[in-house]
Amino acid sequence: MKVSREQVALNRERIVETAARLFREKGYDGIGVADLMKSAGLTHGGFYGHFASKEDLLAEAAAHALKKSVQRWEGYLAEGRDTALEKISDGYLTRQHCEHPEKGCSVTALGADIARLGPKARHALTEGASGQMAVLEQLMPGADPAARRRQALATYASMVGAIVLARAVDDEQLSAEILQAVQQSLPAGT
Amino acid sequence: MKVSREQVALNRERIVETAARLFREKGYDGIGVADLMKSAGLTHGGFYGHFASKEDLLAEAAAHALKKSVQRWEGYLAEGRDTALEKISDGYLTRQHCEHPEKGCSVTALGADIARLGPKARHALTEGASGQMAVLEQLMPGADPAARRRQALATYASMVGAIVLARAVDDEQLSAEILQAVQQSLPAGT
DNA sequence: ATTGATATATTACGCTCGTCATGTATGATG
DNA sequence: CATCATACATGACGAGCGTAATATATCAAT
Repeated sequence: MKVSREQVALNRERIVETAARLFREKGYDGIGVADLMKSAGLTHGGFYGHFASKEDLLAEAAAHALKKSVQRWEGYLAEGRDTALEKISDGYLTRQHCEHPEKGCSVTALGADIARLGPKARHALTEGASGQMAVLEQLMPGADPAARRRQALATYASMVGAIVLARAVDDEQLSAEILQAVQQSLPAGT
Repeated sequence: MKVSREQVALNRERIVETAARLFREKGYDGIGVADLMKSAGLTHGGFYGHFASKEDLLAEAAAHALKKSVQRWEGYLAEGRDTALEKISDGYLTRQHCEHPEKGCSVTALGADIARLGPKARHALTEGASGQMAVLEQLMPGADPAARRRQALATYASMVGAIVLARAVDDEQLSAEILQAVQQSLPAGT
């Protein structure tokens, strides 16, 4: 059967959103094309009408998820430079974020997978991470732009590492300790 | 055919070491039991004589790799408290480490995979990461033990995140910039 | 030397994977 | 209303997966 033009666009969007959720939850190899399409309410046959490969879909899904995340951070920035970093880290360095990778940062959930994949997926991640780091850069204290950039990159790395660690670790107390330690290590406001 | 007792132990060890290398290089789902055994010079049939499951092997392989890493760090510590952190970060925050995950830190290569796996694998990672953090704790400046521990956890998180990011990112210049920024953010000696 | 134990090789199982060829029903177009 | 284009459903493909049963060959113990 065929569907209307707007239905096609809607379906495509739903596939991307479903993929963004399931890839982050189960990993790139943890979910197959067929299950993915079923979760989006379709059968697996139509997949290759929308995407050239599973890897292409991952690239698009990661780009989609990261763009939304960057937009949220930019929203915090617009609401006030002095409270933005706190809002960002309060959302990021959280048990909630650890326990729900499917709604969380794609870098922490898919970074290692994407590092092994092709240029498309890696480029999508790079764009997203750069966007997040650009926001952080504007929130770092100090006057020297180079120092602020360095501090933004280091801050971002510590946040990413904190989630990777806090998720993998067996001991919930240690997990919480890591989140808290990184939270406290963040640079104070301008 | 059967092999001698010591040959059995040797074979088992070689399987673990091969697994530690290949899992880090290709990810948990990126390498199969059959290929893994072939790389160790055996056929896949004998696998379940040594290990109860693929996941069990991952736990053992991660434990093995992390133990070696902790021992190296402890060696640096024994060589002198004032130079140890520099040696650790010089080994960790490096292009070499980024480009050779198969010889690198298991947390960065397998953290996200292990977070989705069972208790055995997660416990192995926890033990290893705790060992590394314990070494760092002794290298942090300041007198307050709680503050030093917090700083050690934050430092470790930033190192882990730096490698995950630097590996995934598309742009080699950005990758180097991340490594350098985290390097410079590390606490100075006692 | 004979026996028993067992680590590995061989083989096969049921399943899932990514991908693709084909059929078909329906929207878009005139 | 008739025609065409096409998005999706169906089904199949070869390959690889983790796991397990069986066979065999050799070490270890007697």
